[in-house]
Amino acid sequence: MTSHSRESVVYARVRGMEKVKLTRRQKEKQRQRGEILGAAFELFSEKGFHNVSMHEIAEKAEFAIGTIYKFFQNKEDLYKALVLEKCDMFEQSILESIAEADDEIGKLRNYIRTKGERFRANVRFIRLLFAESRGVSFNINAGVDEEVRRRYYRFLESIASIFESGIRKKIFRRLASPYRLAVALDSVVDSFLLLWLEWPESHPYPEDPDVILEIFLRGLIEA
Amino acid sequence: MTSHSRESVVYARVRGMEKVKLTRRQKEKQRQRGEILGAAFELFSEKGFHNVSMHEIAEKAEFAIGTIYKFFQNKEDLYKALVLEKCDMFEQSILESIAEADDEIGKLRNYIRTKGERFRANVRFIRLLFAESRGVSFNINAGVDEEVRRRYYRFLESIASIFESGIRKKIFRRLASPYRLAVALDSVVDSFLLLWLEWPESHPYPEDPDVILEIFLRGLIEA
Amino acid sequence: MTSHSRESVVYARVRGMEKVKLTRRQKEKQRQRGEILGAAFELFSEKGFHNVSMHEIAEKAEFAIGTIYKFFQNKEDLYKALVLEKCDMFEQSILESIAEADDEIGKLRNYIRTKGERFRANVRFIRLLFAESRGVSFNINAGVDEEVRRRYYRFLESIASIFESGIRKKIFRRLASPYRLAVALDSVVDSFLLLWLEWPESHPYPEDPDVILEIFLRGLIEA
Amino acid sequence: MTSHSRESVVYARVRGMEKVKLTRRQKEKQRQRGEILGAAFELFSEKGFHNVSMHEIAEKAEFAIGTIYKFFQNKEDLYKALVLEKCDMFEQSILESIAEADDEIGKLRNYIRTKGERFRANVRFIRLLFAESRGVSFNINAGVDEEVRRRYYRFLESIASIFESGIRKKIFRRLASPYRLAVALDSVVDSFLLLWLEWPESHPYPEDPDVILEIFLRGLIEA
DNA sequence: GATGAATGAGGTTTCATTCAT
DNA sequence: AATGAATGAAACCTCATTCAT
Repeated sequence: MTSHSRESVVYARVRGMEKVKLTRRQKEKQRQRGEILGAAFELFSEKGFHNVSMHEIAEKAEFAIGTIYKFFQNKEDLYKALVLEKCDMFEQSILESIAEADDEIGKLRNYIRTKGERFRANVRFIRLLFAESRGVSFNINAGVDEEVRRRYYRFLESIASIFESGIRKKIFRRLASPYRLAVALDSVVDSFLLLWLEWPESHPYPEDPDVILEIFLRGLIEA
Repeated sequence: MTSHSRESVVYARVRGMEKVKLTRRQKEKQRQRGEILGAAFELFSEKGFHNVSMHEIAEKAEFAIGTIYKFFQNKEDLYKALVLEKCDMFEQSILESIAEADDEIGKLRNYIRTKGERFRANVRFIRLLFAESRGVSFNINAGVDEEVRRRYYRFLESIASIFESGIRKKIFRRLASPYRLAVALDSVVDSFLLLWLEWPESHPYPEDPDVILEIFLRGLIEA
Repeated sequence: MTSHSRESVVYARVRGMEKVKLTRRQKEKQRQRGEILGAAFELFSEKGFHNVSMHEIAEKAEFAIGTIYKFFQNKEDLYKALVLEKCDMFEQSILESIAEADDEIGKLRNYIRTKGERFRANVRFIRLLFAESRGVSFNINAGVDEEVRRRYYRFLESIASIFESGIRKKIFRRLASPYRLAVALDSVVDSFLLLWLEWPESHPYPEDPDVILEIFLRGLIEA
Repeated sequence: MTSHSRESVVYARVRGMEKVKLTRRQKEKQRQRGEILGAAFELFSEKGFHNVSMHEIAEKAEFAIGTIYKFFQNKEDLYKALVLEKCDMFEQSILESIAEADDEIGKLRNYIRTKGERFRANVRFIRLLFAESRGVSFNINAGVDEEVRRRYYRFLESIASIFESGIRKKIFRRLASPYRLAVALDSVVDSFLLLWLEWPESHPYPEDPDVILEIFLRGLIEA
């Protein structure tokens, strides 16, 4: 029996999806990291990057300030990790849902439905990402910004490829480049989500994705 | 002779559009205020709210720091005034352009064209407004405070009323509520602007507003 | 009368020795700067660079911490200004005393006497310069170090030139290069000062500079 | 069998020079202590006391931080041990070299030669000792704590006793007390070493110790 | 009215040291 | 005995704001 054998092991998904053994210590570390990120998330999403101090985060996470710095090099690093991790989850679940449908319209429907779900289930994150609550905080770091944007545009390519294949199959008209169509559709989805965010009661996000899709599919013009 | 009597008067447009008499002193004040806002704008739009100090603004505006505080209660107040003023100008020119067309489709065309023009002529302001959300699946109103959002939604009502009248005249199908259509169209316009912002070369904003309108008017579905 | 005319003026020596007008405000500034340097000096010389905090200095100087930073960019800057200013004074008075004598031996006598005087009158500074009192502080900053060393070696050239002229006049034997002789003499002077520093009672610094000079002038060897 | 009985024994010199039995465990401890001191030395001499963290030392020594604290009470303690140990070695080798000569001038020659050798072979240690005072009109003992200074002055007594015996034998004139002569000679040696340290090319330390000794022995005065 | 010197709370981050494992 | 995760005091420095001149 090696000296490692006494440590229980668990499995965790990581990057490439392979399962990886984690010693108990590593598992504990992950748990702590998660707690820090959780506390930071709540604070950042409520008050914005610049209005949260590392001391606040430490206190909320119930760790000493020094411990926070064991896990993250600095405040920006912590913020970045937080945002990118959430982004990954977000993207992942939408991509999975797209993959579940076979035809183009089905994929678009799934995309609209799942994006709506994830969005509404992660309003705090959305706020964190797009609206530092005081309305006066930005330019935190071109680095975070840059990376998030990069990922977003990459994600849009997945949507674009749906339009592309749809156009190839003559299902869709080529009103604009597939990428532009993707950007436009995503914008419209966002517009519905924004309305819901502002007035959830009077402007609910439609249960039926076709309500949104229609705009794209049929056009406004009568007959 | 009172201290007022020596002051010449000028007229200025203010909020409600009525003409208001301004003594020379008041006029001078307005000029100074404008210079402060101008300096603040350049700095904020370049570095972001939190990365600009009041001293920097004072220096750039060539006023003493105390003078800045004579005009604006605090930093946030200055920022807010800046944003709202720019918003007003933005809104004004778009509304005027809409008014110039007679029919609904003409109004939409003008809206799309003018918003594009104003946007591209005020990229710095846009960046200021979009903050880090720029390009990230979001709309122009993200990242700014309550008041800006309020005005934005009020502005959308002007667009909505175009759809409303178009629907009444049976020009448009009622695919969604006029307000939703307005939000959606604005989102699509934004998406084109964002693409232009990110890759001005490969994704120029279309000269012809119909390129954008088509998506709404005709729909994607073939025949 | 200009707007300046109401401010009384004083004169101050600066770098090049010319007299310069100082407005009352500038004079006040100088006084404050001096007080900060004074407080910093007392603390640094007692506890060493690394064992003194800016807050301590601010408190001792009876200024707000921010005010300190108005005068000095950072802690190192303050330290550097302190050391270099003292160095200047030190060097100045020794050079002046050297200039007062006409012949080489007289100059050396004056140097030995004045260096002893200045040293003993500025023990705190000496400690600050050479012995961070806890004995474990150094490498504060290559910058300060470097500059002080540079000045010191430049100063030694003044001593060297005395030896050089003495050798030319055949007053001295050329036992080593004038510069080396200067370094050596200075070292011996330092050695007497160190002894005094350690045991002022039993090893006083000699009133008569010849006690030190003899070692160089006559040599140890009997007849 | 007790846990002690299995341990082989070795002998080690310690302070008082008596041989002492060391169990294997104790020997191992000594080795570890030495490794820590070695790592600490490299770091301290390169970056200075305040710019080296205990973690760095632990890492370089390949021990856990806690282990360092098993050997040394705190950072200062470690630093002190380091310096005193090096001092001991330094002193030892010079004293031995002095003992090898029979007459006073021979002893002084050996002292000058060996000090130069040891100094140049241990520049890092010297820098550690000189701290920022290096090259600045001061002596080897500046900048270190009480204990080092105590030892240094004790060491000088060994040199003083050479002068004393030389004076008794009428080889030397009593230009000053033997102790002062010792301090002065050591200062001059230091001055040559400092010059070498600063400009090794143009100011090499003389191979022939008489170059330095001459200054003391013959004096500067012609004939 | 205008100025800008002065303030000091509060920010991020480091690091010597402890102690449960 | 050895480890190294956790601690948290304390460091340096910034900057929004005030108020005496």
